[in-house]
Amino acid sequence: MKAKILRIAVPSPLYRSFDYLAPEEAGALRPGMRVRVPFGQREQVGMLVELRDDSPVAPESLRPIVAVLDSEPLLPPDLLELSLWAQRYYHHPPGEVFSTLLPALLRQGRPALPHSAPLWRITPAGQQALADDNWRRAPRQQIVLTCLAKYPAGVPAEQLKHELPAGSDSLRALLEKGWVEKALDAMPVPRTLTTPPVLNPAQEQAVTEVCAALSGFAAFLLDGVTGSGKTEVYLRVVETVLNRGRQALVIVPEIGLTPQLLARFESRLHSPLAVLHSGLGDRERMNAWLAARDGSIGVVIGTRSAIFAPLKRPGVIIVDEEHDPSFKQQEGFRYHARDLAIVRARQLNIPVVLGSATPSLESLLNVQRGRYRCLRLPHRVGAAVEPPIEILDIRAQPMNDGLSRPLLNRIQAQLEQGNQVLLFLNRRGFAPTLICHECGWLSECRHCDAHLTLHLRRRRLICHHCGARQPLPPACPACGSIDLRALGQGTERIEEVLKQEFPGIGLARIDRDSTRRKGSLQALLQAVEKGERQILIGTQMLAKGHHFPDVTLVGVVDADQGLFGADFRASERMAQLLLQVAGRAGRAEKPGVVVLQTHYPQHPLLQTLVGGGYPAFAAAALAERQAAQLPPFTCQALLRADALEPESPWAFLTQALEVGKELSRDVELLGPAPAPMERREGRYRAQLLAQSARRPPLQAFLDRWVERLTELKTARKVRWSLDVDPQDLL
DNA sequence: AGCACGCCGACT
DNA sequence: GTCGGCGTGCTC
Repeated sequence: MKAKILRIAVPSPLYRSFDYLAPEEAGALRPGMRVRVPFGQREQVGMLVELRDDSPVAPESLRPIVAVLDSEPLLPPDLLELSLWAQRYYHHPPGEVFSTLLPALLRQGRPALPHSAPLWRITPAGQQALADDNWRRAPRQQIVLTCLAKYPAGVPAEQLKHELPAGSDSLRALLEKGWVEKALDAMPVPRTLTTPPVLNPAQEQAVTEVCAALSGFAAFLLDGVTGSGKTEVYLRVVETVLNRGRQALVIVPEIGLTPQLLARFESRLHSPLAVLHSGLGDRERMNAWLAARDGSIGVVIGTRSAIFAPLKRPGVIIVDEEHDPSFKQQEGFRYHARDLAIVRARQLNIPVVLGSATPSLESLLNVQRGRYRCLRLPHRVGAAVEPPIEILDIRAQPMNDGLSRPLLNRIQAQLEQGNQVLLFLNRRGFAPTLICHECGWLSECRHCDAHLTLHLRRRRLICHHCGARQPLPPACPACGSIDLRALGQGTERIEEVLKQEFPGIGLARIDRDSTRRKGSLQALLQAVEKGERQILIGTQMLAKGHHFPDVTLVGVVDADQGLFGADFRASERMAQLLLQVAGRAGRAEKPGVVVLQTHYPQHPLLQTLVGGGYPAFAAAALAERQAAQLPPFTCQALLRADALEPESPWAFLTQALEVGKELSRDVELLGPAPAPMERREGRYRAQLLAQSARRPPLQAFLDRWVERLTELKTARKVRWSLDVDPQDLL
């Protein structure tokens, strides 16, 4: 019997799909195609997920679809399957899952065609003419041609208008002579590839093992200290995959997608490369997505959402810095790109490589349990050694706005030897609070349970949680005293101290504030590289991606920050961040050292890190997690709720608890509890944690729980969401 | 989420 | 008398 029913995921927050009647000529319909459907009073673009013979819905309620938007499935079968898996696993509405994974233009129903702006390009004849011709009679044309000659791949018409005064007449003339052409696709520029370095034995081993496994699913953890040459391993694997006519998908953290990394891939691989990240325009994103789908590019490199990039001939998936928290989406469809990478690789029957210097405890446990194969790169490339970590006890030490005398002395010593110094402080602004010395008033945010950060440079108080800003009060709003003082340290303040301590020394502050303008980060990094700046001060922006070979001293201004976090993952994050920062420094001839300022020199976390490095820390942390029955030894899902009134989340979560208690004995429900910052952006937040020793009972529980939750009357008064495998309980 | 329907307050 | 507030219900 011919299928008459179309099951369609419609963009909406509803936890189900909808059935529609197929048009008469339904022969060409296949899952993965987009359709336009009537939905309530309006029309929506939906995704066809299944063709069926019947529907549980009464026939008279079924409406026919309006139009079929694709002649071929937009989503390849594997992506459709991955989406369906993710919907079930993360318990998210089907329509929203498809919405998040499609580029905006395709989501809106635009045709799946590369939508390129026309390009102007110089022709070989034009090149010739530029060299030969006597240009006295057509100076305009010469300018245009000279400009185009700089971009052999072509210049978008828009951009050309900006760069030239009024060129349309000249362009027309040049076009007639055949010296320029109008094209739709950028011409691949032949690249001169750099010679690959010689691999060390550990790299060789890693490359060999992965390449031997290219014909089926296998998961690898590439556990290599910073500077051990993980990227080189990726490059060799990608190269092999490309040589076999397959494509590679490379996922990197948000801050990890640097121009340097791209340049490195481009300078080593012949194949064209597509980039997918949040900064892309709608058109660029769609073009990259479609190019990956039709197989015209060999490598897709992108951030979290690139895990959903369609691939025509998938060959390998690589996740760099797999421990990075930015792989977990923190709102809406809360998927984890690293975890989906594993699922996708298994579905595609291809290998996946997770790389990190500080692997997540989840991945380390998977190695222990034999699910992942571990490839170790234990040494830095060349003769470079890992910098030792020293604990600097600052109890009772004289402090100069956050910097102890001993640390300042060591900075001085390094500067005198012509070396660079890096100071890490994960707090931007001048000071985290403004306090009245007279009455104790503190600057607090009106919308959040948080202090307003003092930004002296911008003369503002800013909330780092909701972005609210206000001018500096001239006097205490409570008592009128003018004795307002900065409490605590931020990067701005450290910069000021250093200016006074080391007059004439070049400083580079690198945080979100100092790099707001486009290109300013690049400019700062270049100044550091050239040696124009000797001291770097920065937040975790500094911890990723960049290496500073002339830095011989890394100072962690406040190592106490991460020691007593509210979240059980705080220490893992802290250890990863510290080692990441430590890894920025030194090279063979100039070994570095890392100094941690702390009031708790005996703290076990610091002692373990100093004594045994990350492996020792990870072993201890895993043992603790097991003893406390926490992830990765248990699985969790967090039900969050927020509302403008404080009572609504409680009413909802209390009901959710009642309902949940009846559903399963294998799932433990903890809460409801206020979120660690109860009020945020003007909303009151609370949460309820579901925990189970095993995954299947939790999943079964969540299936039924979500169904019941949508029916609760109290649910209407809150915004609620379910976070499967929450990364932080904030 | 949207959007409609429906039932009570202050305006031309 | 109506315009419009947002509570409730529904989307194949």
